[in-house]
This record gives sequence, C-alpha cells and structure tokens, in this order.
Amino acid sequence: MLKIYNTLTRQKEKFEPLEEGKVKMYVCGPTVYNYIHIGNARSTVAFDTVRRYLEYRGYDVNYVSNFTDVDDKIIRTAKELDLTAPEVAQRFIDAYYEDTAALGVEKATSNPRVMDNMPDIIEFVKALIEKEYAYEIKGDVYFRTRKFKEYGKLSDMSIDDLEVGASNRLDDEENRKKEDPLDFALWKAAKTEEINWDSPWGKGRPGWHIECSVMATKYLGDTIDIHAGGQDLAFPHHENEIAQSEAKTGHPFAKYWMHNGFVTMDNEKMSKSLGNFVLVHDIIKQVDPQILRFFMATTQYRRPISYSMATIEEAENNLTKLRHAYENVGYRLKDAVESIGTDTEKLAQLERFKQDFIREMDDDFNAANGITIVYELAKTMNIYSEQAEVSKTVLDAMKNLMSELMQIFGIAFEEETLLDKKIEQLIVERNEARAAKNFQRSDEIRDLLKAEGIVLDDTPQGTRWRRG
RNA sequence: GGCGGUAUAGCCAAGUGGUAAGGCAGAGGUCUGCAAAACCUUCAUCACCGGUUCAAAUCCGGUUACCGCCUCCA
Repeated sequence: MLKIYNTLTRQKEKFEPLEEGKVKMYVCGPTVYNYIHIGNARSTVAFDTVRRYLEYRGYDVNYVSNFTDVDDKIIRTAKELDLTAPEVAQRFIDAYYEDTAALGVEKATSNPRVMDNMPDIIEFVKALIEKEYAYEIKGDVYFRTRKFKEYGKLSDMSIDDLEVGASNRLDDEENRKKEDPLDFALWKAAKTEEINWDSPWGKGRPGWHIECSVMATKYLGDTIDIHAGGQDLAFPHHENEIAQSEAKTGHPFAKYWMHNGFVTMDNEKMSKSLGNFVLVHDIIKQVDPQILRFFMATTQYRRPISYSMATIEEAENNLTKLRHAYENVGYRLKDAVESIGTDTEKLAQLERFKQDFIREMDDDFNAANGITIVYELAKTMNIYSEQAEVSKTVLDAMKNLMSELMQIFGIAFEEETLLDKKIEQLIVERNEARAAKNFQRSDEIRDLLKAEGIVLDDTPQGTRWRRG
C-alpha cells in the first residue's frame, strides 16, 4: 500500500487517486532567469523519481510542471543582457531541458508557460473579483486574504500571527494601497517600458502565485492529486495557491501536498539569494551527471541533503559498486548454460528483492531504504557470478531486475560495452605473457591500458575490462 | 516573536516500544604472480536531564544545539 506524507495533514496517508489508476500531478517549476542550481535540480529529480515510481506501480501519470517566464528577475536579466524578456526565458528554458535531461529527468507531460496562458489568467482573476475575493486599485488587483477562512491551513499559521509579521512592511507604498497588509497581488499594473499585457484593469502582468493556480486547474482540473514543490514554497506560494484556487472553484485544490527538503552547503540552504549555489550547467563538466542524479534520487526526498565533495564521492563509489555487479553478471553470460538446478530458488530470491523494494518505496518513497535492497541485490549478483556454473536464465533475470529498479532512480547502465578489438588483443597478449611468467610485459600492458582509462580485473573466469 | 524540521559510529544514513539495517572510510582475512574487483570477519547503545513501562533511539515532560519558513527562492 502506497503511502504519501501530506504536508496538509502532517502525516502519511494512504494514496488514493481521484481517478482509479491515474495521477494528476503538478510540480512548481523554475523561474527562468538563470541556469538551475543543484537545489532546483533536487526538486526536479525528487519528483521525477516519485513520478517514475508511480508509473512503475502502474499509474498513468499526467505530470505538469510550469515555467515562470514572466517575472521581475527575468525583466532585470533582460536589461542586463540587452535581450527581451521572452528571449531570456527561452534561453534558460532550453538550458533547463538540457541540464535536466543530463540528470535523467523524464520530460513532463506538459510544461505550460505563463506567457501562453494570459487569457486564462485574466479570466481567473476576473472570476475572483466577481466573487469578491479580489479587488482592483489603480490597475493592481489584490486577493482579499481574510475572506478566505481557511487561509494558513497548509503552513499551520494563524492569520493573526501573519498579520503581525506583515506589519513590519506596512510602510511601503504598495502596502498602503491594499485593504489589508496580508492581501497579495494577482495582477500588477505595468510600470513604463516593461513587458505587459492588456487586461480589464489596464496594461500589466500577473502576480507570481496566480499562474500556478491557473495552469494546474487548466491542465489537470479543479482538484488534482498531488501538488509538489520545495519546502520554501509552502508559504506563501502554496498557501496562496490554495486560497485562490479554492476561492474560485469551490473545490479542494490538491489532495496531497508534497515538499522536498533542501540541498545544503556548509549546513546552510543553497539558494539564489544567499549566493552559495552550484549550477548544474557548470558542475556536470566535472561530475558525471549520473552520479549527481544518484546522489539526489537515493535519499529520502523530505530530508535535507548536504552537498560536498565527500558526499559526491560517496555517491560515486556506491554507483560504481552497483555498476560492477551489473557488469560482472554480464560477463558471465558468455559461459553460462541455459539453466541449472538452482534456478527456481534464485528466481524466487529475486522476486523477494523486488517485493522488498516495493514495500520500502511504498512508504512515502523511502529511496534510502529502497537503495539498500538494491545493494543486497548487487551482493547476491556478485556472489552468483563467482559460481563455477551459472545459468543464463538467472543472469538475465538479475540484470533485468537491476535495470528495472535503477531506472526508477533515473539511472541507466550501458547495455553492451563495445568490444574493442585492440583491447581484446592486448588482453590476449598480456595473458600469454602471464602464462609465461613474463610479469614485466604483462604489467606494461596493464599500465598501457590504464593510461587509456581501461581497468583490468583478473578473475577465475578470465580477465575482464571496464572503463574506470 | 509565530510556525515547522533535525540531533543515531570518523562520514552518509535506516529504524516510532522488545535488547541498533545498509553504504563509505578503517582494520584483519580469502582470492591474485602482484594488483584490481569481489567475498568473509570486525567497528555505535542512539544530544542532555527527568518520567511512563516488565521493556524506549522509539512514548511523555523539560533542556541544549543546528536548520528552514514567516520578503523573491526548489
């Protein structure tokens, strides 16, 4: 039974989608004014893993993730780069696809953009005004927060405490215009020269929160199954989304709210505002993106993870270990017989691993426990591949199970290592030298290959090579 | 100040009442011409104080430390 920790209720709940076998999932995407950093990537990877697991469990997932392509920061970046705002957005949307593809992230069912949904946003705001949940002042439109009685239910904050917090900012001009300091902008009147759209309230552009409400309901319906994002979005972004959406539709907005933990550096949140971020675009030139993916996908998504050279190296060691097990089994296929007496027992053991894996992952996508099962599988594979006699049936089943489980974490092992004739030839020559106890020559060949990035392993079943 | 989250071995990290999973690193061993890889063995009483219980890392109360949100941020 799949359970999901729901931020709304602060407990793990049995997952029951609105529609049998189908999942409507919305994940808040990036504001595209820069390359994504590792913190952004974690969110993307965490929910890509959730999606892959849901699909593995047989659900048809409609996965929607937006691009915020209208925003102050994009406008500012455009000025700096002497480009238009849409050009800046397009540049970083392209980069987003490139970076996340490297991390093994599956493309969303759809990636709606604010600019493409302007009429829907305007209609949504109009509807809120008609219901008196919003009001217009001098071209700005604000949401009447206190009118939404359940405001604060996601973040567990009382509206009066929020009022106190907001009182620090009462002085600025914008706040003086509003009926209540807690009210937030749905539509902002254009300042001169800025990119803007025509609306019933004059030229302007949408506020930040409204876009997600509009796109989630437009692409998935008034009520969705899962709404996800980083923990920093819970308040105010998601709280505001709930208020807008439920005020407009009269229906619950999302059944399950999921929030991923941060990536930290030196025990601090990695963020754009703190400036302590590492861009995926840069780091994948030094670190294999599969390692980054493995690092992020194999932890519990709600827990913070610490990014450092040590944690990356650990991920690399672990991933390498799994790849070795996969390769070791692959090597034995060469001298395996079709089947042997222990097959039934071995296949049953593999089935147990699979069931254990599902049991762990069903518990709120506990990837840290899930990967532990994969380590057990790897050990079993290594032990099996050292046996004198092995069966093709079992070896294939092992490889398939390993691939099947690893793809949930977004990791694909190379299917077939290309047999390089030259390498094979050198190995033959080296083994001849070894047989003749000419170890000087055999070590020479090994060093030669090592310089080419080829590592040799002498096993009882012959010499194997791999790219180290 | 309000709300929330953490605290388990050198490091990463499971575990929500019955005498501490797993991984990395370390130590010893098997295998090897030597290696590598792999396998085997070994390595903690769970921040602190008090309480409940036959039994607590796990429940309750308190203390301390760190982190996050309350303003744009995955």
